[in-house]
Amino acid sequence: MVDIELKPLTDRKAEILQAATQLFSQKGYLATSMRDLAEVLDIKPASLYSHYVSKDEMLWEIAVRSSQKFHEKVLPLAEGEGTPLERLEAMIRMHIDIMIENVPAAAIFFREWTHLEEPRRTTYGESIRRYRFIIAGVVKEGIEAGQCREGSPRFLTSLLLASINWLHQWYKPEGRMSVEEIEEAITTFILQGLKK
Amino acid sequence: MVDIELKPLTDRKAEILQAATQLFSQKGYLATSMRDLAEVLDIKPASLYSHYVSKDEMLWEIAVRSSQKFHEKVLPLAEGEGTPLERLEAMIRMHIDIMIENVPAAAIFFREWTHLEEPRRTTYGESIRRYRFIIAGVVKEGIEAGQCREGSPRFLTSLLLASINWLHQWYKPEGRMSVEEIEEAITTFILQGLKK
DNA sequence: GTCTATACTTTGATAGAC
DNA sequence: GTCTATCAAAGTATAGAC
Repeated sequence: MVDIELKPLTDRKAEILQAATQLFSQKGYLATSMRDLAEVLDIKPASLYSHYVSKDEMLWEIAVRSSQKFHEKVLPLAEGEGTPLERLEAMIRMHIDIMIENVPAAAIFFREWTHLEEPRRTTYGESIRRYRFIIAGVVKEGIEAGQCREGSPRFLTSLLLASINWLHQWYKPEGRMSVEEIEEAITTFILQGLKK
Repeated sequence: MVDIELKPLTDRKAEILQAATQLFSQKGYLATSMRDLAEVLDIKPASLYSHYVSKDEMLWEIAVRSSQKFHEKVLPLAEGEGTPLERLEAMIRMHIDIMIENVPAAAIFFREWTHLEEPRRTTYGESIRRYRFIIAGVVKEGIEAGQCREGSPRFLTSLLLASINWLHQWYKPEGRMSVEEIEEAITTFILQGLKK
């Protein structure tokens, strides 16, 4: 996780953040203006600055909160019970669950954070690297245990995450496939792709 | 392909477009200003407008040219010789080859085109849908032939393309893996994931 | 906490000389 | 084909009243 403790949100701040998450995710951070955001919330742009000192701070709040969920719920599974492949499967399923639970926030975790201003961008980038690093560790264990194909753990981890993360630009709650079906299909695809 | 014939580029236009492709790919279309682009080319911003009437037109030129390569080289393989899975493999390998050959342009094909202004955006989106549709057709054949796992062809196609397209934000020519190794690893991953 | 009013900056783009 | 000069619009953000 990012080494920063966030203060709890007031109700109003939470409302604003939710709208911002939606817009940043849908149109992109740069394509979303404070005017756009204000309009959605039915207030004047200047009013937003009573809650957040800058647009960058909003992105930061969203990014960190989104990141926290992934770190807190997925990473502990790396050291759980079972074979490397079993742990990997648990991590993949959890990652998918979190993503589907909050698709817009996941888009920020995956993509929009790159628009953070320094030094936040660097801090956040390192946090994401750590996330990938820990997953790569389990992949490496899988290879060494002879469960996974040979290959660069870092490379395979990118492949693994890419197979999940495109969901943020595809998933619609009203779609034909259920959450369970989606999770099953992606997990199977990845595990088959990794297995020896 | 997009139903538009592009005129051949003059040398100067080609130079400008190459620089624009690089910047749009690296920083993103919205984050790249005409001033940024002019600076890289060591001319004044106004001079750019002697070559392109707008920033949007540049993006359009880049997007269409990038798209053309994929359409022209990948789609014909859908109707070639061999089993569905063999044809799919050929298409995957060709898609990867084109991507690696021109990573910056591929990023526009995959991502930045969404910032095109209407009606170009819609036109381009339909062209991309067609690309996916044809790939999905081969996946469907593979399922019906009993070579691929059961599932939604459209969904599996998204999974397939996602597994390749993340390359644009990862690939560095100076990296440790050779092009052949990368192509092999991705292709194997996808085919194993799809196979029954 | 929201408003009005506005400052300041950056952006895409144009006019016209050379 | 590039330049200088400049514009109009849109962007983020601030000041201060209510």
